[in-house]
Amino acid sequence: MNAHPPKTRIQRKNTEAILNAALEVFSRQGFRGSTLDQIATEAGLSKPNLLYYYPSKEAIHVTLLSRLMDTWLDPLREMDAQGDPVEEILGYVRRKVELSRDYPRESRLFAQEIIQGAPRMQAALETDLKPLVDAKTAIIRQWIAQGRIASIDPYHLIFSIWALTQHYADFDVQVRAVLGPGHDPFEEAQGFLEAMFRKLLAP
Amino acid sequence: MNAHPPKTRIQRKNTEAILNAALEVFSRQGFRGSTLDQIATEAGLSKPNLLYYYPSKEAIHVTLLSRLMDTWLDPLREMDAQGDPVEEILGYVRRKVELSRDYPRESRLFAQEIIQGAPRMQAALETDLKPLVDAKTAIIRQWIAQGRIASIDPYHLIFSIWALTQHYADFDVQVRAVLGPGHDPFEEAQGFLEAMFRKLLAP
DNA sequence: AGAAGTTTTGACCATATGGTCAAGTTCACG
DNA sequence: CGTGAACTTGACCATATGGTCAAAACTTCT
Repeated sequence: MNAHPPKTRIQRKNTEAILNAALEVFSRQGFRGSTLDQIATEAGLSKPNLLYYYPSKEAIHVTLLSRLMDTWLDPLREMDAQGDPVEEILGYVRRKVELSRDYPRESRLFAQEIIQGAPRMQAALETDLKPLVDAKTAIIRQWIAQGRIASIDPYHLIFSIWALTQHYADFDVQVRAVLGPGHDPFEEAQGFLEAMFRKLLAP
Repeated sequence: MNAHPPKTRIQRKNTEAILNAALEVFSRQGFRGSTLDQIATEAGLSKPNLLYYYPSKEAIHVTLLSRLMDTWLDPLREMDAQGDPVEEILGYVRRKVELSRDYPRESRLFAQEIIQGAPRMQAALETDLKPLVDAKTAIIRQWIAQGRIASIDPYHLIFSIWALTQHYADFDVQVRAVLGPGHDPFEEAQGFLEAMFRKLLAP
């Protein structure tokens, strides 16, 4: 869809600044809640300058979302049919927790897009996400058939990993409000989820 | 906070229509993404008429959110220290899945508010949510001490229930895109989550 | 019926916002 | 260092949007 990798040094620097600023603003206020002025200010540019690099607000959003999809799927791609089943799945959980911890803005951007019906990602869900998940569920089903992990619906297993890991990024304020001060939610989540899935997957 | 229960028949009918319309629109497009005209049209009223009942767009949003909080907490309130631990927790899970299935708009409204940092709910999180969760985690801790369920962090147990159940409402389009046609996500979630938590909680 | 409320609305306003443009400034490079 | 290309911006525009208001229409009650 989007081609043209930036040519000049300035282009590279500014498109980078714009995307980073837009991620910051969009993830906090949603697409419609964000203004070009906010993004421009955050990026240290003027609004017309911003529009010199991206033709429209929507173009920035689309660029962010399409970059995001890959980052988001990579941890699942790494799940290897040849590895130890429990460790492979736990590794996926761990990588997803790290993603939530290190890229909460991306997680929230993605969440808001999906919650609002994925108006700009429907296609990617069908063409990128579904085939990958189908491939990985096949592997999980195999592991189950071999008796190497407990019998469990592979689709809902993956949903549960998504739900549990992304929750800590997306609902961060709620988690912190409930836990009170003196907690590191992501640290605790890592241990909790490892124990949880280990128990769940034990044959 | 909000007083004045509607007096006349017309008032009752119209405030009801407005709140329902606003829920529909806000949950689909977010607060900033929704316009008073959209809400008015959805409610079958003119915009000035809408503003005759609520002083501002924000007032409608706040009213929705504060009503929502109670509905959202009720299933947790029902968790009874006297009941059978596993059945009490599973009952909570079941009620939350039903809530997601029957009130997905409410779930999405809530999710968007939290993701955006809970600008209008911070207070409620501290004053309503946290005390209730603290009370219920104490009960769970007791059950664990009595050896009636497996040892598990009660806070994260509750987070996991929230994450897993609300995921099916909030990420509905993603879940359906991955599963493909011919699935009833909520039906399947009910069975999956019951099995999951039963296994997890077994002492 | 008719007075006294209650409800509804067309017309209007101020501001915010996405986007344009022509002119100016800076940069890369021969 | 000069020139063409790349970059930047102040001023501006059209539209969308939250909100106001005074007058009209409708209800209710006696």
